[in-house]
Amino acid sequence: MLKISKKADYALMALQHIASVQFGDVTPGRVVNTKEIAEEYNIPLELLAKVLQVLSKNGLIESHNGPKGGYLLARSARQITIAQIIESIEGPLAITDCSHEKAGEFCMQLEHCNIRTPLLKIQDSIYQLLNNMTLGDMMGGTPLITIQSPSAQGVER
Amino acid sequence: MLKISKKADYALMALQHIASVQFGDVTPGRVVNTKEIAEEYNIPLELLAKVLQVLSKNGLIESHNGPKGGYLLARSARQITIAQIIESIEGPLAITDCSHEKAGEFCMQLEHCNIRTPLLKIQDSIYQLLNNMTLGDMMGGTPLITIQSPSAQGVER
DNA sequence: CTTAGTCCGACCACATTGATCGGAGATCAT
DNA sequence: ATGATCTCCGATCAATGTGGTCGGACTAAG
Repeated sequence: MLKISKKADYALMALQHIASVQFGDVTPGRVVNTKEIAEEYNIPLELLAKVLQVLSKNGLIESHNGPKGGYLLARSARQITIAQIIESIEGPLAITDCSHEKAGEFCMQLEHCNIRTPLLKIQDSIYQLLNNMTLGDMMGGTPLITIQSPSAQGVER
Repeated sequence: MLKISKKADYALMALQHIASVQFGDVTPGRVVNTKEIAEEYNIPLELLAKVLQVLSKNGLIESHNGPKGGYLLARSARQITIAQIIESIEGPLAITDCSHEKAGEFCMQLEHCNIRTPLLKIQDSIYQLLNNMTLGDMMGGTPLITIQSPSAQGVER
């Protein structure tokens, strides 16, 4: 199914929200705390907190402690790619077990077969795909319009 | 991590093996049984048997029962795509939970957020990637396809 | 008819993920 | 300075899904 985890989902939602607040027209530069995001999107508070922890530890967002504290994007929304977000939560992208290890040590089945090379090629293509789309692209370029109009985006098929 | 399951891995290995036997120079047209594949690649026999069951039920391979029986590709190696193989084992490609369901029914968090549309776009791109590569390509005959990136980018990495 | 082989269902154990709880440290308001 | 929030971070628990196994029924060759 090639599913991405719910934590990564939450991370994407949270970052998108922070970005739209920070660069929006209403209250630009405002910090956003965990509770606000959790209530807005019906995400379990503690789980979201942990996700945001990881994101800040990996340098995607900055945390400000104490009352009136919260989170801020560490850099521009166009400098944060989807790949960075997902890998920050789920670890390095690995489509198959023997992606990063030396095959032959851990993977007895792959020593005789040649599906490894094409799989790595596919993995690399997926990585490029995720690394070429940024948070800024996800927001549609313009400040938070949250409509889903199928005509707005030309989905190539 | 976006990992594909081991079953799907086994399916790819098995199909690649069957294809190389069937269209190879040594014994073209020979049927291949489960045991042969399992021993060749160190795959648990029973598990591989179940994988091949599913593949045959989904019309990717033909099963011949009884002694001297085994499996045969149902069509040419160039007519079988990686996407078909993986989806045959793991079900339809769904990068996120609300890919095929109607959002708002199952997914309370996504009703307010706009990460759904870009995620579906990414999913579609991945599907194209997997559907443009065939078993024949995996056997090293032809160079691999070139990936096409989604519309918006321009990020240095 | 016997036998070797495949087909097919149900079944179990482990790992990962999703989710929760409790406490410590830091900062702002009073 | 003190208290009250709020973030930070560790450990912990439950559930879903995956990897792997077992036993029986059916089929075709000898």
